[in-house]
Amino acid sequence: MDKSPCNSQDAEVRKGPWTMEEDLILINYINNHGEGVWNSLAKAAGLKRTGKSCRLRWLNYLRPDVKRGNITPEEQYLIMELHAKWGNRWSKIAKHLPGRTDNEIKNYWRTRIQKHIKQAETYSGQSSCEVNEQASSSQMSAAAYSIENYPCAVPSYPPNPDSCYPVVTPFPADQLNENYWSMEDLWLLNGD
DNA sequence: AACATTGACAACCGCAAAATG
DNA sequence: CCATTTTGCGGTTGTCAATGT
Repeated sequence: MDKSPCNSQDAEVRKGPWTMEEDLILINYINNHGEGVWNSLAKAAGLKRTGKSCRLRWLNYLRPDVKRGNITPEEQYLIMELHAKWGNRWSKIAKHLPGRTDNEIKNYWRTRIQKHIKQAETYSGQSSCEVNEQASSSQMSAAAYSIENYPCAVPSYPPNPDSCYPVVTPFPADQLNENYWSMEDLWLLNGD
């Protein structure tokens, strides 16, 4: 990530990681005016970002109700269950996990669950689990894609530490490593 | 200690649906 | 209706940090 995000001659539209200033501007603006048409919001707020970018930033990161880190075993189970039902309907799944965003769930699924399912598949002789990768492309029937097809992947619930399912180690609570600042910081700076 | 690989996540892109004029 | 704009979604990429060799 280029730390000097695209200063290509004030190229109207900025890309890349958001700066703290931009975050503050966005938060402030939305606090004062509420969400609106994102394109005009971006302009009105004086951000050199596309409306799309602002929307994404707000929804996935800045909203006060966004929960971060620590997907709980309950949430994990829910994700798997809903994914088994609906496939890659991330936004739909996200609606059932308050505070979680579709992006977060999608990332979580891809980087953790899917990987572990693959591994489990490999070890277990790849018979019934084969389904997943392609299945996730959403056209798969819910039945064929039901949770039973994750025999080795689905934790008994409540999740059992001994289960073969790789209970995903929650990242450390302080993992706001992100070259980012904590939301608390932002909201504090923002006044209210 | 240096380099390579992997994991995790934020952000971008393209497309389609919905809304608006 | 039709054209244009906006929104929302899912897939993918780029980057940094952590871990392994």
